[in-house]
Amino acid sequence: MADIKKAEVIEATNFIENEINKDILAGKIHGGIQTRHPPEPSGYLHIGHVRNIVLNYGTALKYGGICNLRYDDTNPLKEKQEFVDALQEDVLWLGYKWNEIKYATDYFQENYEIAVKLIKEGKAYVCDLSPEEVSQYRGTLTEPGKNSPYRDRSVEENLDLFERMKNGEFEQGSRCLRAKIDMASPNMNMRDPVIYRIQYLDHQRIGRSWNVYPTYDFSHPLDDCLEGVTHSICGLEFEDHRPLYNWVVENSGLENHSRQIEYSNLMIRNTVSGKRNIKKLVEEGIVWGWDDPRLITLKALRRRGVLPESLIDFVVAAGFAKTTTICEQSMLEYFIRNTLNQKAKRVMAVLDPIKLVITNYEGEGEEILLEDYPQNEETTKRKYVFGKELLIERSDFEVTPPPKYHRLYVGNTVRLKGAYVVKCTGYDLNEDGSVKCVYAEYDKNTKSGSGVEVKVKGTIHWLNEKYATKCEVRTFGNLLADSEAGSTNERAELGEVVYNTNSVDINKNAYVESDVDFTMEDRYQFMRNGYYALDCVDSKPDALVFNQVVGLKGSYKPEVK
RNA sequence: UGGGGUGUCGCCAAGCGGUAAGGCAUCAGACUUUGACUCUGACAUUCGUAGGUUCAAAUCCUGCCACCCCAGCCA
Repeated sequence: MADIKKAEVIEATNFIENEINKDILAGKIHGGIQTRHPPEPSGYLHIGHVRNIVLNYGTALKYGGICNLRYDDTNPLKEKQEFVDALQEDVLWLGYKWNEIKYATDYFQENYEIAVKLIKEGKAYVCDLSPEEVSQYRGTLTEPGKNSPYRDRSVEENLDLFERMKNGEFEQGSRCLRAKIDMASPNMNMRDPVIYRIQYLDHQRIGRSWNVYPTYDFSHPLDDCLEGVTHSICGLEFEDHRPLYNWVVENSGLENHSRQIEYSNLMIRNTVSGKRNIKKLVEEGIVWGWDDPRLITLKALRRRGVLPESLIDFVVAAGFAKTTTICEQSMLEYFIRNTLNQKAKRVMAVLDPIKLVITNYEGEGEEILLEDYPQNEETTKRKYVFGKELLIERSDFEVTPPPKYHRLYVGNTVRLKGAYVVKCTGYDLNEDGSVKCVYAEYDKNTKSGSGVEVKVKGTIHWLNEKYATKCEVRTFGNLLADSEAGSTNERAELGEVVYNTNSVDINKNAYVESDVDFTMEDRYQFMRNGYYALDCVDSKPDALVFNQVVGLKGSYKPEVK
């Protein structure tokens, strides 16, 4: 790749691009910009990871550079092939494509050779201290550490011992290789960090071929340099590791020196984030799985019906800074709605039906036209059947309407979406006092699209039972949120986080229009009920199950006194 | 307590010595075949705090305060 020209510096839209531009202007970049997406295959991707993905793939894209997907698979204890596969699916779903797939294990031979080089230069030594002793010798935040008694072994002895570690001659934990830096450093990471440990484990990719594994702190900078990475973008929690990262880079003897830049992680208020926490919920059976729609994993969001572009838009809008970013759920929801508003088919559905009788309607039923995509001028239209007896939403009628209520009550006029304007004339009650049936009269001159102008304040959706299909609709509490104090919801306590496990509402008596071609890939807006997606796991042809993606914004709010 | 990082509207977030962008949320109004969408308007005399430098500071200096991260042979 040709050297990036100073003229090719793009206008920076965040501090990371700013730093990259500085490097280009300073002539530090030879070749193009290269980043990497380095997940550890120890769990599923969640929305917090999207920021890192956008930053790594997106930045490379912007500079015409490349980004590799590199699994940080240096700890087989936590890793599984299941996660390796899921990760790739999720990245592709988001719409990003890596240049190459790499593994940290690809570089084990090189890592090993550089470790040997460091030993030869007297910059690393084999330490016989037990893990507990290493910890004790390290000192505390305020007190400096003590040198290991094995710190000054001869190069020959170190070489021999490390070779034997590699050959599997010692017990796990009995010895490790440490970088010789400074036991008195105020930065804990610089107090002779462990760079190689003995592990006799079956690695999901390389089996038992290695008995010694490099630690993240050693392999990551090396792999970056080896691969040609120019900018290694990572989380703020690695800020303290940067001096060590640089130490490894500078002592590696490698030509390419990549630079680590940190950004803050992205969180959403009142959701459970962090692989560890999500994993615990899954393992303890508190949620249905990694794709439980209440979760914020990409799998869950997708199952719920969220479109990937919404996630990208959201992450970009949230920006990339170094402050702790905790966004409100309403912000995420805005971007979900924004995409869906353009892409979701409109379908009429009644979640909690009551009967509406048009008393002066004599026809057998008549066809009306409904727009599938009203946001799009060239929308397709579908036919639906209006009739004398209809189903409407229970909440669209009130016996005693609160102030500013614009829907049905005796004497009021509303438009039935796509059909006629009707005036409510009366209602019947059940013995328990609930509404059984509502009566109305229609005005035959007011058919939608006829051009006759009628001013009504409310439009309600409806269904003709003969042309409707019963279905199941599930709505979810806001993702998986902390319960508010005083809530009666069932709670499950995990560590310090309180989870609301009672946030699923299943409604089996809902109806949707028949004759609509429902597919998994489509999203639907159920008029005033919000956006829904056909559940891609639970649905069967004879039982439509819709998951709520997100509700509509705003709604009627009774006056609070 | 040592080191590192961060503090700008309810929530994100620009700004980098020249007199506070933008988005979400909220409120008011218009429009409407979804109380959606769209549109229009309102919304920080003030940038954690106290001083200092300067004609001029959110931006520079000093001292405080708050929060986050680090003592894995995890990443």
